[in-house]
Amino acid sequence: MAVQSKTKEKIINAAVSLFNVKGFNGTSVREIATKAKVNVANISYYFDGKEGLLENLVISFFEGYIQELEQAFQFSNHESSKDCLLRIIHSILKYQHENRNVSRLVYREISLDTTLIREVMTTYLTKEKYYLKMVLERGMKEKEFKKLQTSFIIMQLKSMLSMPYLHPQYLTEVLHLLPHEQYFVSQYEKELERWVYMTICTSYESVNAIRMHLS
Amino acid sequence: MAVQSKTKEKIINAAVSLFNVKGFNGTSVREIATKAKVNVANISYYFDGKEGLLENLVISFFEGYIQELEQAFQFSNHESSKDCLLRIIHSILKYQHENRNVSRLVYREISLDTTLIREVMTTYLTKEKYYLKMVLERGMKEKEFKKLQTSFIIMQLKSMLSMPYLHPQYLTEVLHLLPHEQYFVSQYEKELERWVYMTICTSYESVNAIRMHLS
Amino acid sequence: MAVQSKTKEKIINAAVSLFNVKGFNGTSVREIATKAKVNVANISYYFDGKEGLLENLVISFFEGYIQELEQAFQFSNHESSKDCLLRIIHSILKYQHENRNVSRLVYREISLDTTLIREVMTTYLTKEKYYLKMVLERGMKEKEFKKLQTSFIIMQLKSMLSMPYLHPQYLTEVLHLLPHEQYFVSQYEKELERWVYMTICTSYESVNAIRMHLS
Amino acid sequence: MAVQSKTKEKIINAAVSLFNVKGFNGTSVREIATKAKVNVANISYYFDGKEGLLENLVISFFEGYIQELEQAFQFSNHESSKDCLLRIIHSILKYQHENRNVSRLVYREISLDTTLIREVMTTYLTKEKYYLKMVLERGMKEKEFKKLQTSFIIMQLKSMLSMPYLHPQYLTEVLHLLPHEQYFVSQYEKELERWVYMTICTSYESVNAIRMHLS
DNA sequence: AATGAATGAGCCTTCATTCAT
DNA sequence: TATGAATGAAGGCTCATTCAT
Repeated sequence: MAVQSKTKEKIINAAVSLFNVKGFNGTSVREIATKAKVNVANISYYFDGKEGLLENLVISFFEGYIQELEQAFQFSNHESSKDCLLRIIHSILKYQHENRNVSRLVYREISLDTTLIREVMTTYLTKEKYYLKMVLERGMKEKEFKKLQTSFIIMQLKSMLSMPYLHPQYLTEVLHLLPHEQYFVSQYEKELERWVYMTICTSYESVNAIRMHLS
Repeated sequence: MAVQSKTKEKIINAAVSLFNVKGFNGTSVREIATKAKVNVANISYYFDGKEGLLENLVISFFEGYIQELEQAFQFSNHESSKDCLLRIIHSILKYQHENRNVSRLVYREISLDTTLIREVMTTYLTKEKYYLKMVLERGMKEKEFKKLQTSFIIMQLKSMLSMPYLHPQYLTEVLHLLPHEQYFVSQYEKELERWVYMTICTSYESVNAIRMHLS
Repeated sequence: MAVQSKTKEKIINAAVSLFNVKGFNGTSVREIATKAKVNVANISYYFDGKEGLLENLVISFFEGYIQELEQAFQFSNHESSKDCLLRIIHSILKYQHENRNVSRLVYREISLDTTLIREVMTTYLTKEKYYLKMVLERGMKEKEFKKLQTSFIIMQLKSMLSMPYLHPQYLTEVLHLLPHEQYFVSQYEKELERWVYMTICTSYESVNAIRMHLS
Repeated sequence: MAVQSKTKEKIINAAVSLFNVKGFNGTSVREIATKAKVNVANISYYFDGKEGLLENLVISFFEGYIQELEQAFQFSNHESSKDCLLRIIHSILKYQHENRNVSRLVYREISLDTTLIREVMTTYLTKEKYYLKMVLERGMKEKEFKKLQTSFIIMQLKSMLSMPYLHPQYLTEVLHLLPHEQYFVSQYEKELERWVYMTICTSYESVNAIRMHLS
């Protein structure tokens, strides 16, 4: 991320924006080079091929993602699990928003069945699952959270976190929302908070929470 | 769907399964033809090219989808909005499960920025939104549902409905769930019901619902 | 030419018009069939393939051409060679005009190097040359015509006869002539007559001819 | 024409010779590449496709053609129109002979109905017509030439100039002439001169000319 | 006599990559 | 570091033809 050749950076930017619109396989290296105003051969030179370029993007995205997650996860013993979970959600939303273009392409390419993806799964996403599970189980143990199947909770959480990046056009053109605006992100975070209070937190607390939330 | 040439059907099946694994752009017509044990030229002959094949898949998927949705939407005046919403969710989950392979590729390809997709948006998904909004607003008017922004509710609902088809590998390999099993679908439907009770229905009812649900 | 199936005729008409615009190799049998509103397979059925269709056109064109030529060539001993030559020219122009679409494509396809063309050369065009040579040599022998190299005369004559069919667009769009109009044909025939008088007929006669012509 | 990559040149040479024998549409890029001992992709690389290759050939042919024509057209006020016209004819014959292979294919392809051809018409051939008309009209004004319709004169001239390239096989195999030999070109030029004297120049002069010519 | 399905061969173009410079 | 030429492989598509009906 630090100091890297202007060329390398230009390629990355061009690639990300093209992959988002036309997908990885639908984009040619020549298009990328043209958009980046760079010679085609540089893509092979710097990234060892088109595949390598994608790998670079995906890996460095997840590297930062996990780092962010780990930071958010560090909680003191006195902190409630709920607060920790909310902080994690906040961090992820923030990270995704800051890297919104890469987020989008990563979430799509991850739906394919390639070697790269399988590797990502077994490293980064397993790690992510580990942290989420930790928080959830701690919360359950301390009766803060309802006794629920963590898998299903994680599934729902993940689906909501990735939604704005998987279907930005749907949000824009059908629901008339503006997923790229900071305002949207804040709103959406509140929705997720509500979801945490309502569906995860133990019922009594949740009822109170609703009152607080609505007041 | 009715009676169609063996060849046409074979092409569709091969295409769906390949598109799922390698994506539309990552799949060649020759691969499809080989897998379908059919001559390549038939793809152009029957679908007017590879693009047309995708279009055919997407459109016939949504045609059935909307039909299912419309059926589920027909509610008597005495029925509660909640029951209607639950029936809609059930129908969608059922339809998606029955067409799970097409569902998967449709949800992925829909994340690209093509003419086809934009057309689908403005016809099928706008229609879908219309129905969902109707139910939600009726429920709100009759105090059955909380006063919430329909856009955000729809967004969450859609994200959860599409999740199992967008990231099946994640479910399988990270969460160790089996999204293709009927059992999973039933379980997941309960989760969505819970989500309806908890986050949409008015709080009093929801509290009762939880009791019922947990009992 | 007599009674033949409607289908066969429709194919021929469509083919001729398409070959003229896009050339033989630039036209597909499917285009022909579509234009003729006939099933593609009929082309193979009736003409034994696309090649056979061309062959049919070329051969039947030249069959009629030679027949016309032979008729025009029959001259009584008392007739002047000049009159015979002029009648031949008239016949050819008439035949070409009546079959103007086929003429055009035949003259173009004849510029290629195929087996069909080579066969046509050695039969029809050699025959044509024979007749022209006969007339010319008779005329020379009788001092009606100047002593000239028949090859070059034939060459010039042929070039002028075929011109309107080889470059109709040039005539239309650059010279603003109307090669398809009967009026043009008459005018052009007069030009050729003038050419006969001026460049072939013995000089004294030619001078008189000019006077007559101009008066 | 100047310095250009070996590959580019090899492609052009191969293309010209193949187009001549089998026509543009009858020749495949692979054939060209094979004959040129070059990779197929280079055709698209250098000429932007097969169509572009033809365009390149046609345009650079006419570019040189017009240049030659313009040079020949520059006449001093003291020079007779006849001499100017003869010089133009000489230049064209020379240019065509020097580029005999391209000439042939250009004259044939020009008989098709494509966008390229229509463009060529309206630029180069209109220009050519302009120059020819200038000379002819000047000659007529000064009573050097007979009062004739320029269109028809141009038509005859053009037909004779292009003949050897449109039907070389006819000349070779039927008339037993050798259009590619320098000797033929000289002979043919004399024929055209004769044509100029006989059919264009005013009669008195023409009679003298014939005497000179025959002596 | 005429058709629609199906084929195998071939079309032109574009691909990602390499390599000498 | 960066380039333009050149490549072999593969891309999607269209071709003329065949065949059972």
